[in-house]
Amino acid sequence: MTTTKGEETRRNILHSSLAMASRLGLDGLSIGTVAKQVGMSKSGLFAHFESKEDLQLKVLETGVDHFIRKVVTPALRQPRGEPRVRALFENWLTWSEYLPGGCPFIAAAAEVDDRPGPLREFLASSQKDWLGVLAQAARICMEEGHFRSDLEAEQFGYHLNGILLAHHHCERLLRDPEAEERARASFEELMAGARPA
Amino acid sequence: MTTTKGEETRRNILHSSLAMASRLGLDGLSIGTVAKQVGMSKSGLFAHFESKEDLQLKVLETGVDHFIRKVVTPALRQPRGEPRVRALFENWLTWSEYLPGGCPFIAAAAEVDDRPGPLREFLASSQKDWLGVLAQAARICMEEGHFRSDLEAEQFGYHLNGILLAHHHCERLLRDPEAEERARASFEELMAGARPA
DNA sequence: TAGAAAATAGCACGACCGTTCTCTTTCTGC
DNA sequence: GCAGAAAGAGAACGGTCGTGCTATTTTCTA
Repeated sequence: MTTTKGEETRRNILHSSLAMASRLGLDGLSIGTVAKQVGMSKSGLFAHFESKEDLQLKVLETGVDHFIRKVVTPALRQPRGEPRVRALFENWLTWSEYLPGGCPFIAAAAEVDDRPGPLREFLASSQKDWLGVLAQAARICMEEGHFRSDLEAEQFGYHLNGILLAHHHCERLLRDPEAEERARASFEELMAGARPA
Repeated sequence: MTTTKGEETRRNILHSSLAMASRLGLDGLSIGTVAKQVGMSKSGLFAHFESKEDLQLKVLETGVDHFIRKVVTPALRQPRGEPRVRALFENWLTWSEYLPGGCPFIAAAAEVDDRPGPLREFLASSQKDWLGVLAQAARICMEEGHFRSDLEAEQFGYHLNGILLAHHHCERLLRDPEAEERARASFEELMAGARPA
């Protein structure tokens, strides 16, 4: 056995915390409620982290891990160009289905975007990474001739991210059953505008 | 004097609370901190509201008031069709500049979207209203011949809202100085795709 | 299997939370 | 200017918060 007991409970804690954070946000995480959720004492749980902020940061890191495993990595296995962009889009649509509150990053972004600190820094930097992945995928589309050569890849990524945000908004706040359909329509519109004339 | 003293302090409270909520979210509002902000006692402030949730709801209502006054009403004074759509877009971009944390609805949406209750209901319903305003403006564009006649107005509104969400994300979390430029580029793209062939 | 080390529990702390009560101040209509 | 109402202050409540401390139990290692 290579994993020690501590590491295992630690993973348990982070897994439960991520699910809770997706519903209640990072601030909604309280040591007490998380402890109850995983069935241990406050102090026992707290011993795994330096502070509450440390827990929140580790939760975000866990989320990024999941995101990469569920969205980015599978997409990289798709053929270069349009198929890969479509995979990124489709994977994003479903990646957080196992979390009761949808994408935890969107919830966290609203909480930390006005509070300087490590949480904000980490979240902003990983969001930039994500936008970079989208832009890079667009650039590959241009190389492959799937997109017109004068497309602005960064702008494409920005716009695509907006469609994803709108989807989340529409699905989780409005509970619109056509949310996915709408997102796909916007996506196809964006793709159509990106292709060669 | 038609306004009584109570109404005035009440307005003060809501104004301060809205500003605080834009930064810290609705949950970030605590009776104590709000009271300190407006310079009165917790109990004195609390007497104006039935409960904390009541305060939060009134804050949202105040926000909607401001939004309508700053975004919707001025846009309705613009000529029907494309100018009005542009005005809605441009007004949105700047409407929350006076609030230290940007658009309070986006912050609130992330907090309440998984918590059934009056806050969620109110926010969702006013968001639907907003999407309705956008769709209606698109419909008028079709009537005026500014947009193609087979455009899906609801879809246009949804897509435009996504561009606004992306802008907020880009400006407030990423602090990207080109946020506005990017939003405008996406907007023009959307407009171009909506016009007659 | 004994002893060291790691993991967890129990308890207490000061602080702040939303809320309620009573009391005092301030305003307002006659 | 007085009476009555409105507005606000002050203190206290049970709770929960994050975080230490110390003990105890569990796990790993020699």
